Amino acid sequence: MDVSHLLDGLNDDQRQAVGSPLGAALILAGAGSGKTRVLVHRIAWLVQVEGASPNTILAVTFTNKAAAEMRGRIETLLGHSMSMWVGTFHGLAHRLLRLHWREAGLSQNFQILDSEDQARLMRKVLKSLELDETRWVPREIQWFINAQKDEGLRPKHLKADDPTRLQLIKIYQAYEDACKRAGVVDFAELLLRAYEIWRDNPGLLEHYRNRFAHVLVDEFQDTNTIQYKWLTLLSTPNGLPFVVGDDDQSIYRWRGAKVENLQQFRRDFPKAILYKLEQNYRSTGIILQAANALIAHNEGRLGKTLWTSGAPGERIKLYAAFNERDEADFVVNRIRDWVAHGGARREAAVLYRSNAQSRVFEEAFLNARMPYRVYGGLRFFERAEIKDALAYLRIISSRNDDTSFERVVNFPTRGIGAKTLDMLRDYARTHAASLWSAAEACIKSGLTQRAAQALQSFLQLIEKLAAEIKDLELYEAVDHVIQMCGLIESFKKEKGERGEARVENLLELVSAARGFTPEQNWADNAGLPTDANSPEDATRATDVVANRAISVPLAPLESFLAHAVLESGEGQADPYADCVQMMTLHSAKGLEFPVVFLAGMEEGLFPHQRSAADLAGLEEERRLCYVGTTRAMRQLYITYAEQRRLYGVDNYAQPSRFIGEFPVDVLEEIRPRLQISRPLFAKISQGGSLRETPAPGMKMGSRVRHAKFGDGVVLNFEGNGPQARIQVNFEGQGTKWLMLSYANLEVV
DNA sequence: AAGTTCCGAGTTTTT
DNA sequence: CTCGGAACTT
Repeated sequence: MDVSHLLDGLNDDQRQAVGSPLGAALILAGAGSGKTRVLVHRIAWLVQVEGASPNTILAVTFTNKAAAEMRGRIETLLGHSMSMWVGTFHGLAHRLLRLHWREAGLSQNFQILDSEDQARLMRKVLKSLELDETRWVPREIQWFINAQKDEGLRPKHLKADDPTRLQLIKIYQAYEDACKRAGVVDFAELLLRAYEIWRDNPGLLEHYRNRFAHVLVDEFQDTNTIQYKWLTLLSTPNGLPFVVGDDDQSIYRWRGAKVENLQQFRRDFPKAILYKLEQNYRSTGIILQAANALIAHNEGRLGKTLWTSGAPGERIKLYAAFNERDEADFVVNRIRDWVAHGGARREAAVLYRSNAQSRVFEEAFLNARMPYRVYGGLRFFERAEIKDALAYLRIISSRNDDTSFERVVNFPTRGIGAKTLDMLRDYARTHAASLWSAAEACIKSGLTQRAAQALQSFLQLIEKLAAEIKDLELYEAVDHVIQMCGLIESFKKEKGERGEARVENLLELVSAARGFTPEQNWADNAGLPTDANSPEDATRATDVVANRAISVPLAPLESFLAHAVLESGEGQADPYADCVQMMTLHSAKGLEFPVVFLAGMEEGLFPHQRSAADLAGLEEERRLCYVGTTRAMRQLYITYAEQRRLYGVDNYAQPSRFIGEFPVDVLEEIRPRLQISRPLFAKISQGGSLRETPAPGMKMGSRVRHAKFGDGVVLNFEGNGPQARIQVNFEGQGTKWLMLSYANLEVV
């Protein structure tokens, strides 16, 4: 077979990687170096050159978008992607758990919690433990538990060194019990359990090791501990993992990602061949020069220098705005120019560190009548009314789902108040039962007639709906439920456009159900040769495994529900409209734009105060800046505001140290403040102050003396005139905000 | 059970 | 400042 097209149009490094001999390989792929291309071509290579059967291939990504793109490109190249497992970690883990729910100790119709559901359940658990929510903050505990699961740790693995930790472990255990009772798993649990069933069932593991000879992983630097363990469990000792990543683009440490996994991989697979993709096809020479210089400030990199055969292009424009509104106006005007010169709005992107910054830009775009799109809002399946409707469907599908029960038992209101619910919760807790069965029991005794009747009507409603939709098509079932459960009437009563929009969204849910074809979800992938259907697998698989696999087919409703949680849908606005793009730096990863604005480049904001405390945090911020820089294809603007109103108060910050880490000659100041290329410029990266402050003689970093608190260092100012306040870090006393006019500070 | 006010927190985000 | 949740009224 002629396979030359598989290598056509690839550069030497890419070819080497694509045609790498069978065995472990690590591809260090810089930004814009064509990593997805390599991954996709490698898969085609495995099939067409190495003769690998497509169903021995497992390709793993982090986002649904990446998975869909990869699948699409494989299909373009091979004509099909059938029988390959291509998906996200979570999607694949889910698929395994559906196949092997018994080994996983789950109920067959287990449901998945998204983070909001998880937070609700957490609050419920804390309440049932009668813990003070101000001391045991639900969000923090949720974070703690997820972090443990990301590390592969169950409550029993944790050591209680002190009372606080002991309590945390107890809560973790209680939360697990609650999940089990309700038949639900959270996102982290999907991964952990998928790992555990392999770890604890040698036969099962053996089956999958035989089945997936070829494991390919995208964005490897983002894997957390449990994902890494899951992958290596599968790949050891005969697997041929082919992993692609970039240590310089690791920006998810805060949610458990371990860049070290790249290094660990080299230790665990010493024979792995290392390839580096350093030729960049995206940005101009100057942008790459800037990015290279910036990231060189990080320590312990694997090392990589981007280069291009293209032109150097224009210098990076640096704009010192007077304040955040001036910054936004500047961006608007520059995009106007871009459009006036024939550019499209969608080619311009405004990137910022935190979502709060988007507001001012939105106002400016609105003012200028310039269409824009903000990424990262609420997704379709996360909207309240959609979750309400899904909760009805979920409780129909699984009566024990307490989270859904609580959500809709009295919504729309049907006279079931707090007292009744308290009783149910109490009964459920003491009898280790679900709220549904508690309701059944309490109706018989223990409730007032009126409450019992109200509750009864709810139970009957659910049973009735369940019976009625039994033989309906999925979309008819969804339609029937939203019509009959009372949500629509309730939203219609809501005043204003809000209610209307909600009704529309509910109807949209029906169309989503109608458009939900088997191709979109894993249950159909199960329609591809399942383990038991495929003769070669059946002979290898243990009987246990093969028999289980037959029991896969998941009812359409259940698979739709899983789809809704795992793939929460696009945000608003249609992606084809010609809109200016606005998003956080995090969500910009993987994208590219001809014109990029990196806004809010100020100390405290970027690098963010809360991340800059330790070196690891600061380096991650720097990688984030690197990611932002490398999004730009032709033009890059960097802006900062000398004064910024944040949370209602004025703040004065220094320009970000990252500005000072770019080479002097790649920058061009539009409103000269920093006097780039003069010695003064060097001060930026050392934290020197270059602007006036409300306190004459004092500036950022000055040493000051206070009569009571002693000596300290000036950290920040806010406000003007008599309202001006100053933030000082006093030695041994910590950081304090003082009214400048009363503090009587003395410069030391 | 619905409507009010008050308080506190406010990086980053996928699944 | 601005949102969301909790605690308070009505």
